[in-house]
Amino acid sequence: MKGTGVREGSVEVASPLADVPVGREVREVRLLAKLLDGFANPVRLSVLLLLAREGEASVGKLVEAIGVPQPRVSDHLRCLAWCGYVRARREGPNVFYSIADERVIGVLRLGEGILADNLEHVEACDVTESC
Amino acid sequence: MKGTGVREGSVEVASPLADVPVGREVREVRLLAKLLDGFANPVRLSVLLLLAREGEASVGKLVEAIGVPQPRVSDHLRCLAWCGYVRARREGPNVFYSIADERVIGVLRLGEGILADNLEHVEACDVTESC
DNA sequence: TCATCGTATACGATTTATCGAATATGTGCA
DNA sequence: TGCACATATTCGATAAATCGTATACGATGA
Repeated sequence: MKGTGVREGSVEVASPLADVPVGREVREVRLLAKLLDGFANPVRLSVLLLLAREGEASVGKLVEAIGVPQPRVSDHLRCLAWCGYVRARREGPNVFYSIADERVIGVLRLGEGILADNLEHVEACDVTESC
Repeated sequence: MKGTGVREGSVEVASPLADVPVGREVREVRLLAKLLDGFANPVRLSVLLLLAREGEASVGKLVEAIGVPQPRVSDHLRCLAWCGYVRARREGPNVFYSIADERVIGVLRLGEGILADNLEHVEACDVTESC
């Protein structure tokens, strides 16, 4: 049972030190959610899928392939690098990115598998915007 | 794969990624991003982690364990069920949820591994809110 | 039927992510 | 040094997810 003082709502956000019993776990869950949020955006996901396929690509190449403004790709790349998903390698004026963690590819594969088996549901969910 | 024909007049909303070179794949990327968004929220993630650990739990049990209002848990459960992550089983007045796809557990494991190896970065990212 | 418990849905309000556009940094070369 | 190219950063506006509160639904038993 969790009869401790941590109740819903107000505490969670403004918690400087997470030394409360459940606190540490809550903190880790929040971090894990934030980490996995890296997969939850079309641009970031496109980058990851492309890098998983091509092995390595410059920012310009990614911009060309995905078709969104360069600053946006660059911004999302910063997140992905920050969380350890991708690594950057400078070569002259270009910066080449590649998958830094094989487990990222594992997540992509699992996700694709789940999607394939639930395509109708997810599509419906997307259309009705109920999620 | 689904059928080759992308129907004209289907629900292709105005999206930056909508009419991009990669074209047909874009839709699937958007769906995959939406699917993986299931992992990108603390409440949903808590539910998944609890179910992965306990095997099965009623809504009330989840509410008690997570410590957020019941309607919120229920709402997130709907999303998770909709995407095929969890399954519901009614037993009298209670509804018991459980993981419906083993691959969900795979994603959780991979995510935990990545987080463990990048904890400092992700924490810093979280603090500065730069992501 | 009514009351009760467990669960689900609706909806306005708030927070958060994402975006576009302008601009800064950084590298290589004339 | 100055210019051209590739990439990164900033910031206000917009769109979206999340939340809290109220309420509706469904099953059980008196």
